[in-house]
Amino acid sequence: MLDKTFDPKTAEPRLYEAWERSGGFAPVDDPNAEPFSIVIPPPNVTGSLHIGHALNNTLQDVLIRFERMRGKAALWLPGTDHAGIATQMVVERQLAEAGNRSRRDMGREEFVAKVWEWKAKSGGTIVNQLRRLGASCDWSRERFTLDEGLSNAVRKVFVTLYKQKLIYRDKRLVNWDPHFQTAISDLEVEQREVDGHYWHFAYPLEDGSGEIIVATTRPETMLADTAVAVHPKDQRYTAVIGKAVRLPIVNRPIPIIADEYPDPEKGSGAVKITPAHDFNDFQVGKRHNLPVINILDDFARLNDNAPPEYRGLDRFAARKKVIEQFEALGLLREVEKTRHTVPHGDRSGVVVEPYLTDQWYVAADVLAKPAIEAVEQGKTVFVPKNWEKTYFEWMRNIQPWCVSRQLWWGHRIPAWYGPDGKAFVEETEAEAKRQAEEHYGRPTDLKQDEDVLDTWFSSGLWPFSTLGWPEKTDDLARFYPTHTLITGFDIIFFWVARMMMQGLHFTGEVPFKRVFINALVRDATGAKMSKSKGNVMDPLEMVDDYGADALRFTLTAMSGQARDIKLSRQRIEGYRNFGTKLWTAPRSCQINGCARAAGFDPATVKAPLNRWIVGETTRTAQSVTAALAGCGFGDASETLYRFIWNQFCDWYVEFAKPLLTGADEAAKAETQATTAWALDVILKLLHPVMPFITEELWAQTADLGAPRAETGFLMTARFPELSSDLIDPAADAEIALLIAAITEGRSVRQELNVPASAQPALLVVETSDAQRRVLTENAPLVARLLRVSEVRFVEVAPEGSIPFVVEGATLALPVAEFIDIAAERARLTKEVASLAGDIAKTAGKLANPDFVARAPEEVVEENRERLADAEAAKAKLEGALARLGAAA
RNA sequence: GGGCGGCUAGCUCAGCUGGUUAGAGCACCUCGUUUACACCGAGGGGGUCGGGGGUUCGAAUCCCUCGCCGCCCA
Repeated sequence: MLDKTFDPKTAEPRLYEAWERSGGFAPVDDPNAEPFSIVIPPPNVTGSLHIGHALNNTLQDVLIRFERMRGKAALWLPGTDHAGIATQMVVERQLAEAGNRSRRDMGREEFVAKVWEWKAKSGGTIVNQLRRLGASCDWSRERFTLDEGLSNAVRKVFVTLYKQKLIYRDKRLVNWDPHFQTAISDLEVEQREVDGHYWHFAYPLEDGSGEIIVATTRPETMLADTAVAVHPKDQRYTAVIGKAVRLPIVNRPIPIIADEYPDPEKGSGAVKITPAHDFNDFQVGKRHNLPVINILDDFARLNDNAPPEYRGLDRFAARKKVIEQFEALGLLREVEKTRHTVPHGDRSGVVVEPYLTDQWYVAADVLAKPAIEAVEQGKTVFVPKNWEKTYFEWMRNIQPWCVSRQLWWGHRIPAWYGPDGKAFVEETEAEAKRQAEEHYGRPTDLKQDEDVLDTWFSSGLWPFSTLGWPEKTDDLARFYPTHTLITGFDIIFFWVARMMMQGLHFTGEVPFKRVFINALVRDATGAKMSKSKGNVMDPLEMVDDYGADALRFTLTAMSGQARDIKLSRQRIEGYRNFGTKLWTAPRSCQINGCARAAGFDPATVKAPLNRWIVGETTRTAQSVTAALAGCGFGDASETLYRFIWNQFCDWYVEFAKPLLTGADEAAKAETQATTAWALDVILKLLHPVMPFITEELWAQTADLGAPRAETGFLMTARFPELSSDLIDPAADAEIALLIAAITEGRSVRQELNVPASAQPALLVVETSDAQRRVLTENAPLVARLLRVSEVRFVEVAPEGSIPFVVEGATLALPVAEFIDIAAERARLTKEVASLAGDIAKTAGKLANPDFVARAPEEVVEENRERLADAEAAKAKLEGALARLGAAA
């Protein structure tokens, strides 16, 4: 006999280990099996599993388990991302805490060695946490973005793009993070709205004829101004265009230029132009050939281009000093409060500077074109589809992608420079040297580029680099393009778009046929989970408390498309209870001798009850299959929940008891076999979502009756495929009548406070012949579930019996001695009122000639039937009400 | 400023290719230890589907508009 409850704590690790050891996570070898592949969104190697990972990976696992059970060669390829900035940050912090020398003191080689050391020790954390969730990844194929194969792919891609002139070096303004002293891409910049000020400064005209007012939120940049711009049509300034102002503090004359950029409606209409420290001003400067004066260093301190008293000052200290000086000079005209957006580094959190440096860029606009077309043509589809709009929007306005980072942890850029600065971009240093020798005519020392690549550069290759590209491997041929990518919308730009661009460019094929965008997990109040808010829910704690299956079911059930998921413990607890419900059902079946019968065929069962459950099981299997095939995770889990709890447990198992304990041996045997069959189907259907508990039940019921055709793990058993021929509408109708009669009867009993221990007869007053037959044949079942002594057919309901109407049949309970007339009157009055409301509504519809004329015939007919039924029922209950009045 | 999503029972959500009496879980109230399950069973109360307008025989569902709330991009 099964234990009373399932114990996830002991069973989950045991089952996972057994699965992993069996090799069942790897795709089957069968060359005829259709390949189905998913690559994991590689979590940062520094990461630990948060609830978002739990959701994302649960859905991937549900899908991969489903397709594996459908007989496909299912590959879920796992791995981690080296996460340049994040990892460097973590290790630097740890070194500092341990009192080590700083990264700079240590030097590049030693520091990078330390990071690898850290990775070897702590880098496996998240991967092991995925195991606790039940993730059936093929760990034998696990990859890391910095491992050798992937690094080869990165170099190959970089060199190829360079030679195709799609990667180039350029000097322009980048987003500079002064905390990490590196460039970052546009996407890594977070625009934050903050309170600030507009400082209105007066710049005196060079000829002494007056002044011009400019306003800025960043006073310190005035030290690098090289012009003042006004709109050419702004009549206030027509006269001064071409003149100069003398820049205060710096004491340098700068021109007043005419440009479309200033908005005459805003402020004074005149704008200071600082090409080196503002993206818009940089463009203006280009148009007018203005000098570009950079006054900052890598740490955003003022450099030697600033007046001597400013040199070495932090940018914010310099701001303060500039304002003070303007005030002292009498040139500060106004200080206006404002709210404006300020760019911050998403990792460092510090204000990012537009900063003029040499960086490597990818011509993303060229790569984007085929990536846009592929989605337009449906080669890759987004689910839900509306995310395509987001994708298109960004891709159609894509900017050059800055891919170099001034970090040490990452793929070092394969560019080597000669003494004259000429770059040799090759896959190996040896090849670069060879090229250099050819170029210079003699062996020449080269110096490799110090920078590394943006982490997303290598992640963008993930779907094919992990499969062995650029080698022509079997895996690549078999599993690329991958089938489905499951990820969050927050990385559509960072990752999905880049994979599309690089995948198409280097393999000629889309990297995945379908992208499922999963929701964002929030706390129970809808706030984004964050450490600082202290509202993070640790998935591992949930696994500890409720088991992985409960968490998985919760996440699956709540993964409605494009929605936030507000997660609460209560919900997880509810699904833990569902697991227990499932666990205990086979105990009931065992008690009653249910066991698999050799050669059982669900098509041949005779008893309506069994025909009904076979049909319902079939419907469920079909609907779950369709849902999962289309990433309808929520639908699939809801269907399973309802079927298992509300049909199988609530009705079938209860209905089966009289048959299982009755005298009809044939019916008994059939029911025992059907129950066992249905249970096995249920375990299979539920397995992708709740793998642990179903696998354990599968094992524990293995020797119940005839051996299963399938040996081994449930994980690799075949997902049910059941034909609609198994659905029998006649059986459905019979069971529906029984359910309705019992439900109504119970309702009557409880509303009238008939004691649970009382066992009156159920009187059948008026029925069709078919209904009469069903009620006769199932009398023991009705008696048991409605707690009545017998089912008796009578001509008229006796005085004081309580009538109720079910599907046109009139039934009654002779419980006069228990009831309170007032309660019964109230019940009948309520019923009659409800029917009257329905009648009024339906009759109204039918009285409308337009409705009868225009609505489809079946809808009209349905309404006619409803009206007739309701009127009949109402008449019967009104009769009862009248008799009650007479009796009282 | 542009775009997307949401607003349905006290809470969290489903329903939204228009057509039974708008559903579920949790919470709440009542009853119940009947041979799987109290992590349970049975019954019940609770919603003018954000406001307004329109299309239609018929709107939670389609269209317009307004109002909040959230997110993304500039």
